[in-house]
Amino acid sequence: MAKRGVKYWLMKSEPESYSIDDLERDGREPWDGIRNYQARNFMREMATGDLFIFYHSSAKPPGAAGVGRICREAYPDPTQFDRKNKHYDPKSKQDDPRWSLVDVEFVEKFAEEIPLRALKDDPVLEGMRVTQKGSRLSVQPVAKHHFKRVLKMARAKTKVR
DNA sequence: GCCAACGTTGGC
DNA sequence: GCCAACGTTGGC
Repeated sequence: MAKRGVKYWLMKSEPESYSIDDLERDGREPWDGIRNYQARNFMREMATGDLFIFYHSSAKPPGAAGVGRICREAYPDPTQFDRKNKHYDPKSKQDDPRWSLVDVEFVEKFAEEIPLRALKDDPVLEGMRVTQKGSRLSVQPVAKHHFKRVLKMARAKTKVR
């Protein structure tokens, strides 16, 4: 099978429920609870080795907090069958699971978070989904040049001595 | 806390 | 298939 190149993504999480620090501590984590078809479909396109921007949503301020990597490709999200779970979906069937997830691993935490405001103000990032008004999608593809640009902005904030 | 921008659900 | 009602996301 032909190997495709690395693809780039952005995944949102509210730091109060799961932050880049949590991922750094855990090392690896199933990205469960996604209940949006578009977001799910993007997760199903992900391959091991793909990189993503870990984005802190509903934070003060919201912004890009670090980088993670996909370490296991899409499989059924167990929380959809767990009655006790917040994300339980009574309509999902064991033999035809509706929701998927991927496992992710920690890559880096930015020295300083890049606020959404700064992402919006950067002309290179024009067209990046997360900078667009009303963009609610919690899993989204990122163009390579946008991904590299965000990393460069993060590096610029790192004091080199 | 407000509210815009969606996505989903269900009646018809 | 339409669309109103409702729920959620997420910036501000």
